[in-house]
Amino acid sequence: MNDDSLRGSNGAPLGHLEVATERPERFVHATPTIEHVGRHAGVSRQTVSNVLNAPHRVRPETIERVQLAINTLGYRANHHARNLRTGTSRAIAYRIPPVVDHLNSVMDTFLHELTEAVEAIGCHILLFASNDLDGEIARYWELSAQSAADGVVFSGTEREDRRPEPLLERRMPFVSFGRTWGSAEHSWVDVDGRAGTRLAINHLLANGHRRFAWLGPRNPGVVNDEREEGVRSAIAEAGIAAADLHIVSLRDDAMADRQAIADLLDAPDAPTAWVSMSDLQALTVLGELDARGIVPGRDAAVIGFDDSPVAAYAGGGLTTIRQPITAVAKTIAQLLSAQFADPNSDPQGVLLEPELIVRRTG
Amino acid sequence: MNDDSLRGSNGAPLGHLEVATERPERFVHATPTIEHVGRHAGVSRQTVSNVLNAPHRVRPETIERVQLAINTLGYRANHHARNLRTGTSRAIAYRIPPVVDHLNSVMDTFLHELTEAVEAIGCHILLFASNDLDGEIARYWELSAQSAADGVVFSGTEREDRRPEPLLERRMPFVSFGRTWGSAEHSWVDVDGRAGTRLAINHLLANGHRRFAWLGPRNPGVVNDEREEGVRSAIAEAGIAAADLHIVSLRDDAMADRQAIADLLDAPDAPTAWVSMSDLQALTVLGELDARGIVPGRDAAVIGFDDSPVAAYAGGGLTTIRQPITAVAKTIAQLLSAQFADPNSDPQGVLLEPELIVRRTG
DNA sequence: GTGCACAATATGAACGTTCAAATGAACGTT
DNA sequence: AACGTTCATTTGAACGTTCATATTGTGCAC
Repeated sequence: MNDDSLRGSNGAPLGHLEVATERPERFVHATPTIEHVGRHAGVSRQTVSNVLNAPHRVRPETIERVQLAINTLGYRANHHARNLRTGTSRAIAYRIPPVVDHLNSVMDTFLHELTEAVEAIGCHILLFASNDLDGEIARYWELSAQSAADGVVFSGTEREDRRPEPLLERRMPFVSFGRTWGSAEHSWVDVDGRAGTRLAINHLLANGHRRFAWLGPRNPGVVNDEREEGVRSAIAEAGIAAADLHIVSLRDDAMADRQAIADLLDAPDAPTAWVSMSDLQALTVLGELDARGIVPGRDAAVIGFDDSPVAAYAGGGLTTIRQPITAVAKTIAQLLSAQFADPNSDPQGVLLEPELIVRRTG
Repeated sequence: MNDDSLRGSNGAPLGHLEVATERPERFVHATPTIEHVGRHAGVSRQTVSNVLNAPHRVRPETIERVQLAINTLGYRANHHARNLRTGTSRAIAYRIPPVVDHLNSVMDTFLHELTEAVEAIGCHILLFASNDLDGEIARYWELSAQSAADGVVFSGTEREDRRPEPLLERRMPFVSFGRTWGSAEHSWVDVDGRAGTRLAINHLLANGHRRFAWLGPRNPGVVNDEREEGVRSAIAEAGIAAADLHIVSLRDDAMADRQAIADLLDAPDAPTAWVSMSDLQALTVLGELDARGIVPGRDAAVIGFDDSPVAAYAGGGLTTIRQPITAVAKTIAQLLSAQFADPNSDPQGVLLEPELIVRRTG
């Protein structure tokens, strides 16, 4: 590439595609640099840079001329050059949850919403996979060392989660979707599961139900504990005996779950109101009710969790507790943005309220 | 940062953390550069680079010394500097499908598998969102111009898909998940939907079924056409009249779908064998069968598509057609890798076979 | 011991951008 | 008319890596 050849239209923005025409044929699609744009508009490198990053410093007339050159040449700033110079990456790392977690679609929706939300703050999502927690933590360290990511978002938080500490130590901005009771202080966004199940139970109480079942996971974590506590507290406040609440620990096995539900349904004083940790298992309840001629919404009530796509389909519309995923993602992006702006800003936790979507089954 | 201060242990790899200790406190976590590693190991920049990128050029003894320095200092190559210099980005762009498509979990699984698969070829996934096709195409152009991505993967292909052309013109490597009948020639990986439904129908025929229903989408695309053709051809080959195949066009409305299924079920000569374009709608069929006391797996058969998590749960185990998503993702990564290695390599299409997962319902 | 081939390592330049500082122009003030 | 101020723009340097090339060291043949 002849350096002088680009100097041709200096000061004379005729709008012809000098880069494309004066390069050999096979370089037709070579991307123009900021220098090419400058020459085309008859200004220097830095002025073009200023048009893009600090327009207030540039005369409006010049801006227009540069913009024309940018459009004519189809210029876009090279990400790597910019990031190298500024020491940023405009990327947020996110570990895509293992496939086994796909039982609930919340995480998938979350990833979509997160992608949109970080775009609003000028970033993109960099996905990675990892088999275990140690690998995940090692990856955060690497991404930071490679300056491949400016920030991290993680989900699937646990009690005393081990991820915050190394991230804080590395001074890597991050926000978790979910609280991490017992971990070092950090920014998080979460949905109030307790409030969610309380909404559900109070709704069921208002509809006259007095015997309840809570379908929770086999290995209860903090998330379940909170939701279950919401169930318990709402029931207790209504003056209902704890004996009228049945807790079912679901397994990962569909057959076993179905049997457990069936057994409870066939027991004397079976529950009439069912609240499940996920829509999918609520479906199983609907199936068993159906098998016994019990009509959900009339003789019994079933409430799911997450408002997943199955909820709208199953049993003519499953009542469910919806988490405000869009708001979660947007808030996470904002908290990240705040950390970018001021790395020493105080960590912030935001607890969002879920919503009860009332359909046919409850 | 004093440049000379780093020269201290030149040739004497004592293993002490000079970078960390000789910098002011607030720079403790500053990332070391290749230069620091070189000085620590008593070699030059380039030798360290060679250890990382072309070890065969370096004496084993030197490799060991450099590796020690790398580990001691915790060095990782800066992505942006490397990418700027090499003109690559080691990133694959993928548009995360709109939330509305989450009805089937295949795309979510695919994204996970794709993330793992591209890591195997040393890349990562760069996610972006877009409301429409034009935005998606514009985004590809931008990512290429910014050299933010080396390649593209896209899904949700359509007949005469508009995406291949601009990508080819830009000489951007890409592979589609799905064929694009009528578009310019390019690399793709797809699952043979026709083979999938033929597997299902032949299985049902072997089990004695003679009256069939195919549940397809309201707006049939190529994907449905192929699957439906598989159903038709298998039935025709068995010598069964076309009148014994009922086609149901599903809407996005659960109530309407349920009614359509119910109507067909209550019609004279109702189908006994149901094959659905997705597991979720197969659930609805199960529900309606149950309501009529028809036992799936005995009196009737229901087969879904995709082997989504609901399949294992619903109705005691839904028979379903599983797409080999892991293989799809791996093949896509390989085809991308081939294009990276030789940009002029011929486009390649790979059609993979689905599998029938036989459970209780069929 | 000189020359030569070859392996191992080092040096200068470049990738495309932004930062920091310098230059020049325009303008009102003295 | 000379002088600071401010605004608009330019210039040199730097970010951290790899490429291309130069240099040094080593073993071997003669």
